[in-house]
Amino acid sequence: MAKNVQLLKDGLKNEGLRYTSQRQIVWDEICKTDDHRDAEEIYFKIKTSGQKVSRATVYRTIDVLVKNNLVRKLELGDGRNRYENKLDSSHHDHIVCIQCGRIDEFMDENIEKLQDEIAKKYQFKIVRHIHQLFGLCRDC
Amino acid sequence: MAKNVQLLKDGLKNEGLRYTSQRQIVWDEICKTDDHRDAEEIYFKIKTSGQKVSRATVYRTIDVLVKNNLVRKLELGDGRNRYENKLDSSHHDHIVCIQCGRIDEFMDENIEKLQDEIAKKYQFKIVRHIHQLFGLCRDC
DNA sequence: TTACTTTTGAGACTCAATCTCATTAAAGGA
DNA sequence: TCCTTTAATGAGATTGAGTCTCAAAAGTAA
Repeated sequence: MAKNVQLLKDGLKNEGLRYTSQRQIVWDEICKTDDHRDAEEIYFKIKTSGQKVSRATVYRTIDVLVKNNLVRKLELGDGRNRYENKLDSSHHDHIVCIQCGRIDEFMDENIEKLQDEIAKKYQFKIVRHIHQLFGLCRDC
Repeated sequence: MAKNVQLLKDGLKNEGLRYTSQRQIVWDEICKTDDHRDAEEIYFKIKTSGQKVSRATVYRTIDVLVKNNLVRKLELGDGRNRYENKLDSSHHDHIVCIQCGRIDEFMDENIEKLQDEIAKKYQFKIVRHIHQLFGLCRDC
């Protein structure tokens, strides 16, 4: 847990931003699980735990964390962005069950390579990518 | 153009929906270009052309067209869905320039195959997928 | 033409996310 | 430690894409 404090402090320092208790609270909450949660869920989780961080600050802090590569933003196209901590997770993409909402992760070196080849062909410099499979999981 | 009328009529009939002038106007507008436009752009294009279709009807009609496989919905994760007609386009994914907004299309059989293999491994039935490369195009 | 049902339009509403601005609190001197 | 400066916060207003409501209009079938 001390590790998380240091990670945040370093990240903020690199950006010339201040270390505040609110930012620590948000970061801690995001580190608590490996779920893919939206900002409102994170906000309410903090709120019901009795800690006081405003909605605006939760949103702003998440943006800071995303920019500093501590948190990954997941755009599932349903109008709510999800977030996951990048504590010890390597790159992966997502499999989303449209029935039960379950989200699994996958990673395929070959797809990544093919992607790079496509970018080369189009003289395109990839900054980020989204690759999501939507459908029915084994339980649905 | 008569082809487009028939396509729409057939699509609507299959769903037990009525053929109306408003639906034709929206479908015509979407067929006019191969751009990837959002609902507001389509709505305003119709509006400024002097034709009268309400915003609600534009949104509702686009949904109908998407469900009937005449139009493809593109979720770029920026809060606005884009739409493209599927008149003569086969399956493809998108390359999006984060600088100038340009959208190119790509298709790779091998990636599709790898995707299917991943789904199999997870005992997952893919209904649709999103694969988008974000970055800088050759001109940016 | 009638009777029935779907579609439309105008504007109210929703919901995630952002913005405003007065207040509070870090951080780095002196 | 106390100041000063400047960034961060909170409460609530605002935005913007999209949806909903419901009375009026227009297809459809007989």
